[in-house]
Amino acid sequence: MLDRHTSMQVFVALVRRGTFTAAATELGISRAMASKHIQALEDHLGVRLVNRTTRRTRLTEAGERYFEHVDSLLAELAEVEARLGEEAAHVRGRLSIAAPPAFGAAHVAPLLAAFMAHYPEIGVHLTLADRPVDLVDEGIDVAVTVRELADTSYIARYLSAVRLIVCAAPAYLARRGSPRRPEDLVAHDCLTYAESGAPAPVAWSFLRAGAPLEVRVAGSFVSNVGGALRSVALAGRGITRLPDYIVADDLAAGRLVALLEGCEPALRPVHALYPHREHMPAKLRAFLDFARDWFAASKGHSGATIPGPRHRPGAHP
Amino acid sequence: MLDRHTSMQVFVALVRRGTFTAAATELGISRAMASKHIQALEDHLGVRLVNRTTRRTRLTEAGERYFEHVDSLLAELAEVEARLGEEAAHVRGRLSIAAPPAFGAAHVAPLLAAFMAHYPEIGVHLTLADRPVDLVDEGIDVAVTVRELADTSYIARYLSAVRLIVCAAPAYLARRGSPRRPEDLVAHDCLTYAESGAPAPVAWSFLRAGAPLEVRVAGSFVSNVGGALRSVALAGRGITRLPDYIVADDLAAGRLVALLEGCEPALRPVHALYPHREHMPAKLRAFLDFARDWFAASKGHSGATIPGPRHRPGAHP
DNA sequence: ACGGATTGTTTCCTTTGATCAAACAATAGA
DNA sequence: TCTATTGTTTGATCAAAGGAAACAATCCGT
Repeated sequence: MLDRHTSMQVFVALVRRGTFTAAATELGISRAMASKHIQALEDHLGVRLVNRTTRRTRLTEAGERYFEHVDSLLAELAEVEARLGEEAAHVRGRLSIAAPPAFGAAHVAPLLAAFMAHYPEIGVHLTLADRPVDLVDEGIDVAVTVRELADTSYIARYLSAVRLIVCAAPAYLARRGSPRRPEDLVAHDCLTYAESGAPAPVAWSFLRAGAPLEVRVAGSFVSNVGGALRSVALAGRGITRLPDYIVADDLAAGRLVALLEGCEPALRPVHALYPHREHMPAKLRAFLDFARDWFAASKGHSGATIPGPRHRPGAHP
Repeated sequence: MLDRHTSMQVFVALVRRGTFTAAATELGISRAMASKHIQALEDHLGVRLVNRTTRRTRLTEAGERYFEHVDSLLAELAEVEARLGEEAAHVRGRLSIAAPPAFGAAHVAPLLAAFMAHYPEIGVHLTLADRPVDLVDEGIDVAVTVRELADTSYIARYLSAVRLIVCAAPAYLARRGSPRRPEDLVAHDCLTYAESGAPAPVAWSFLRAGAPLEVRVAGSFVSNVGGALRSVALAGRGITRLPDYIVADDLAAGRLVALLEGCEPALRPVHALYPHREHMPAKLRAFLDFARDWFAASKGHSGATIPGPRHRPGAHP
């Protein structure tokens, strides 16, 4: 079956121009196809739309009525599509974004403030949550994660990395002593980060003299919320490892003490996750680029070194 | 390229039902095609319309805007098409019809009066003209002709036949005498009917003892208008041959005298001519049937015998 | 925990039909 | 009568519409 939309276009062009030949050239098709399109339309409707001889064309009564409606409908559709494309090209609309609470408050919110200032027509909906979000299910355009990439079908874009700081409260260190080397951690009560249901043994990684070093640590408290680990650490219950943006104030105030500073600490990557690669909305592309530049510019400022992407995932595996 | 109208239907069904599978079954296509249709639509628009995983589908911002418009547009188009088909099925609207003046006034007008009484929603535009009409050019639905069929691209439908009466004024007959046999006409001044530009020698045909007989007649007056022939005949200028409906009153009043009544006179067929056979409007089909029945019912009344179609033309030759 | 069921997508293959050039038919004008 | 232009038909070609089946991801039941 011939494309009905094209057939309607041919019909409108035919009415406007008056001849099949003119309509065909206007649409860049052959006379033969113009003829067939009109026939197909008439067959579909079961109604003769235009009487024609080799020299004249004249709308039937039904054709006049049909043209009246179809012309405006076609124009309206074209306008809708044009506006849709135009809107899609503009950075505009509401960007829905998810992030972990602490990182979101410390870094994403300022980023978004600058983003909105740069794109006045952008609105933002920031969801802070300590759980993995289903982008499609919750209608979220992009999620910022601060963790090793799980096996996911989303597209990940590396943005930055945060430094993890091993630290504990002075009270704990007074009671249990301070670890000198990473290996000493196995004898300590380590407050670790893990999703519920994750395998129990957790490894903290370091660099000593340029060589990677993994230490399996354990302890009496595990949580998936950085703030909870901080609270327990502040209470002197153990040694924890948290991103610098969570414990920066505590370190400055002496409530927590950084440990093992001679060893290069592990870095945790920051990624933007978005659900698909094709037909990305302009607002999303703009945000990704803006975020990349933002984090690149704030390298020294945040204190985190950025060694480059830890993962460069391909498309859906 | 996939049919865009179908793609839009798939999109609307997808939004309504929530899953590709449901949308596909609703439209009677496979899941694979539903998926491809949405992809084609997104490619055409350059915009992601719906985010989807294997378990969830969710409209994007652009998709919501698009649905808003496309849904109503599609519904409107469907309604227009439905109404068009419905109107086409109803006998309704304006029937534009052309006929020769005398026959039109005598027979077509009463026929149309009955036709309009039978179909209250029908309006009629009757054009009486003594010239061949271009149906398409002048936007005429059907023309009634009382003549041998010319070589035409129109479709002809036999309706009836009118009897031709050879007659003259008493004054002429007193001066020149009455023909006894058809052959006698060659010696008379015959007032003949012909289109301008038609070949000069005109033949009048008769039946004598069941055998066809053609007589080449000539005279001093030729016209394409029956009323003109009648006037000249009434003035006693010659013998003419006219349809009964033109001369009936004159014969009854004695102003004209019928001649050669022993010979079966020629019949002139009455046809309805319309421009095409496909997708005939209901009003036209209704008129053709109504006219057939009308003339069939008035056989004996009009006095004309109806031997059946003289011509049963095929489609465009 | 682990199949089974169901989702959307992709692949592969067949067949349809969209397409145009060229021939054809009809008509207007020279 | 010839030429130019119209809409239509025909013939042949090739892109792509279409579905079955395999695939990948996920939920749901036991």
